[in-house]
Amino acid sequence: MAAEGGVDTPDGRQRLITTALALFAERGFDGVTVRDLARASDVSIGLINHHFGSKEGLREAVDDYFMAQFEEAQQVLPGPDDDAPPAPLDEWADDWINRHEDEASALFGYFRRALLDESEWGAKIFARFYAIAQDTVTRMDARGLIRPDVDRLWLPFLMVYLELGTTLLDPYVKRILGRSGFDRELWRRRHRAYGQLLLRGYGLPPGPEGAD
Amino acid sequence: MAAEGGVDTPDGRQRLITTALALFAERGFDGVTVRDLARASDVSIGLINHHFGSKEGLREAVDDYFMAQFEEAQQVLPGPDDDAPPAPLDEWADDWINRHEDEASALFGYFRRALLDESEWGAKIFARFYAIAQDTVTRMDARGLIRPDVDRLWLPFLMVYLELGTTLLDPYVKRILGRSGFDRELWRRRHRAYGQLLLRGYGLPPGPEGAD
DNA sequence: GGTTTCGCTGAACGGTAGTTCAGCGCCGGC
DNA sequence: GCCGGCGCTGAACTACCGTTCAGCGAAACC
Repeated sequence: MAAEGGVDTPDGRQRLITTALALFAERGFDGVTVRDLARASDVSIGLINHHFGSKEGLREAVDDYFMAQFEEAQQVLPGPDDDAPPAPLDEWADDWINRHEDEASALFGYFRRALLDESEWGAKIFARFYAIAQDTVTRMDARGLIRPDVDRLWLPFLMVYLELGTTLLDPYVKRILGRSGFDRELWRRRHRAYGQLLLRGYGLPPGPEGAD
Repeated sequence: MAAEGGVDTPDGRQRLITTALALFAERGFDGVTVRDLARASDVSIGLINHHFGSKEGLREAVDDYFMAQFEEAQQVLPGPDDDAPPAPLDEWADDWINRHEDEASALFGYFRRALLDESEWGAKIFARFYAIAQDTVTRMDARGLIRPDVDRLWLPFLMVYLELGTTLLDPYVKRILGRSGFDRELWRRRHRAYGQLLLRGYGLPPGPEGAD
């Protein structure tokens, strides 16, 4: 009785969730009508309320689906014993993108919108990212890997900003660079730039003072 | 004949623009009805279309108003001859916030939505921020202030991420810290943390190798 | 002071949104 | 083969959205 609904059965219900995720990501919740959703999912208008009670109910189902993908992605995270310095957040992201190449763009777009709408679970995800960053800072701090003069309050936030930047602003990055920051090569390169910036900044070493 | 409409006359038209800015920022364009706008501005429903032609027209007027505020803020920017290293973007922002204390929160909220909504002028503003960051990099590079191994492609984007992070994510920062990242003290502190992180990173100087 | 002007009003309107529900067709049990 | 249950349909319904426009009232002008 439990665990019904085959995983590889793209039935109306699941099709609605997947399609809704993509359309909500693209145009926002209010920008998509139930008729759009029904047409794009190749089901009747009535099926949405039949399965989810209302359009809002569908949104919740999509949220749950998104969260499930997100939770699954996080399980790839390195264990708490690993303390490689710069960017533990990026590694699983890279791996996760590999496995969700087709859906990734919709999922990122949806995430973007969730943060915009200040939904409860958007806050949850942000808090999770923050916790990871702060945990990284704490662990590195315990090993004396962070300079004492660095602001411990802001550092984790700045790490999260750098981490989420491409997710939130990729549409604009794309306009400037001509391709997405998630493209394999750019992504890896960003990963390196990000780790290096965090660790050393861009400035010259403080040794020889290059005056004027 | 030109330059009509007194600056200190909070007439219906201007009241509509100011109120709409705040409401759009809070609930989004689609989340606000013309009736909401009329009631909150204490004018009739008809006045919106009378002045702006349509609700969309009001949005454009609000965009223009926002842009005017933004342009005005940018005039405080240090001239092109100043090349103080870390964060020229933050200084005028600080000054600007001083002069717009009451409106600031609405303006930032509106900006947040514009960026996350992918509006045309959101892209314009992003491009502007990017141009400033890139210009800063170019100028500093010319003076040899940036290490050669730093990624010149990503550096300006990462700077923009750090710059816009608090704007985009402040609602969530507020949940964690209990107050807005735009609060005077936090803002200044973030400004310092931001500049320092960019310049030197958080890592120990490469001199004495702290092995293990 | 009468008349024109013009900013402004708000009831009424058409369109479209989300929701409802009577009923259709398919599948399994008797 | 018939019947009952159930997933699903989509025309119809209601509510609310943005928009319209005939007309109001207070200044401005002669």
